[in-house]
Amino acid sequence: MAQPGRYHHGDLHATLLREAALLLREQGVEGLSLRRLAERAGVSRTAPYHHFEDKNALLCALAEDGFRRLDRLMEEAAFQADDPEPGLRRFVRGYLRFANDDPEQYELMFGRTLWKTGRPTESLTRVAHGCFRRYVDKLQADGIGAHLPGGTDALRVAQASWATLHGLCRLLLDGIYVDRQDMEAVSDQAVALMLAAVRPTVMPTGSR
Amino acid sequence: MAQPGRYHHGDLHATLLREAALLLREQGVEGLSLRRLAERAGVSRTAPYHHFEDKNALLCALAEDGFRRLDRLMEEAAFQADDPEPGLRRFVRGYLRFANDDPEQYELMFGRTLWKTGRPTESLTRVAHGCFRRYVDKLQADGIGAHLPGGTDALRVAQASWATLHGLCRLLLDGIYVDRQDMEAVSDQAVALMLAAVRPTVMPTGSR
DNA sequence: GTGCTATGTTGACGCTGTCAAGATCAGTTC
DNA sequence: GAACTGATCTTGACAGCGTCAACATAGCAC
Repeated sequence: MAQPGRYHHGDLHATLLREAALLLREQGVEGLSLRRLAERAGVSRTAPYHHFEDKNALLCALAEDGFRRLDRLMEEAAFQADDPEPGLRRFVRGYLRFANDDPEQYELMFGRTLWKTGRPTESLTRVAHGCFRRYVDKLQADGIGAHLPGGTDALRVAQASWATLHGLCRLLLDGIYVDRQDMEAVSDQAVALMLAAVRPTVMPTGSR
Repeated sequence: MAQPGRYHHGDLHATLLREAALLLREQGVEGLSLRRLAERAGVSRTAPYHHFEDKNALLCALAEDGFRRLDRLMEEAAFQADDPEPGLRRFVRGYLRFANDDPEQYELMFGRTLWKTGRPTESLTRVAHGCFRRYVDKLQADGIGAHLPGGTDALRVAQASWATLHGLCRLLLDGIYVDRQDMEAVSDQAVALMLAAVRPTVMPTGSR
C-alpha cells in the first residue's frame, strides 16, 4: 500500500491500527507514542490526526477490537446445564489465555487509561457492555441460572465471578503473582470458587 | 519548616512525601509530576532528586505507605473459627472502603506503574509480600484453615479470594462498574463466593 | 480547467523526566 | 576563626511527548 515516493499513503487508517496493535503488544501503552507510530507507518508526526481525533480515539479503537475478540470467545463458551464445571473450566482457561496472549491489549481494554483517565468512545462503551451482557446471559441461559440457590441474583454472580477472573488476570499481568507456574492451580481454585456459589449447597452455619 | 527566604528547605523529604500523597489523591498518578510537586513544596524543579533517586523511587515510597496501612487493616481483621462469615464480611467491606477512600493510592499500590512499567523498590516488594503473607496466615490461623475441605490449599484460597477482592476494586475504581450503589450487593456476593469455598459443603454433582 | 475536500507536511508550544554544572550552607577538622 | 567537605538547592539544557495552526499536495466532481 504505502508507496515509497507517494505523497498520500493510500491506506493509512488500517496501517495505523495494525502497527499500533503491534507496538502495543511489543512495548505496552507506555511505548505507544503517536510520533513513533507515525514513523513506523512511514508518515509524518501529525498525519494520524486525519484518521483519529486524538490518541485517546486510537486507543479506544484498539480496545474495541479486543472486546470484539473477547466477545467471540464468550460466544463459543458453553456451560452444560447438568454439569457446568467442565464448561466453566474451559471458559476460565480460555479467558486467562486470552489475557495472557496479549497482556498489553487486555490492560488497555480494562485499564484506567481509557476508562478513567481517558474518555471511552461511545462505540467502545457499547461493545464492552455488550460483551459483559453476553456473559451474564450465558451464565443465565446455559443452565447455571437454574442451579442458583433461591434469592441469588445471576447478575450478582456474574459480577462477582468476573471480578475474580479479572482480579486474577490483573494480579498476574501486573506482575504481582510472579509464579506463572501456579496459575493453573489458582485458576482451578477460582473455578471451584465460582462453582461453589452456583451449586446448591448445604450451608451448615445457617445463613441468609 | 520551609522558611520563605531560606536557601535550604529544612524538611524537604517529608514535605515531598506529604504533598505527593495529596497530589496523588487529588489528581491521580497522571497529575503527579515532579515539577508540579516541587513547585508545591516551594522548591526548584530538581531539588527532589536529592531526596529520591527518581520519580519511580518516590512513587514506591508512596505505595509502601499504603501497604503499611493495608497491613494494619489486615492485622485488625479477625475471622472467628466457629463462624467466619461476619469477620470475613467485615474484612471485605474494610478492604473495599480502604480502596475507595484513596483510589489513586490503591491504584498505585497494585497498578502496573510500579510493578510492570517501573522498578519496584526492594523495600516496597518486602512490605507488599509481607502484607499478602499476613492475609494467608490470618486465613489459615483464624479458623478458616480448619474449615477447608480436604485437599484444598489455604494459599490457593487466599490467592483466589484476594483476586476476587482485587478484581472488584479494579472494576469499580477503573470506572467499569459505574453503579457504586450496587457495590454493597456485589461485595456481599463476593463474600458468599469466598465462603462457599471455605465451608464444608455437599457437592451434589460429585467432583474433585 | 476550477474548485473542493481529503490527506499529508513543517513549525511551534507547553508539558514531562532527568542530567550536568554551579551556588549555598551546615558541620567537622585543624 | 579558617578551611575543607558533603549535603542540599539552583539554573540551563536535552530529548521526548500530544496537539494546534498554517501550509502543500493530490484526487475527484463539475
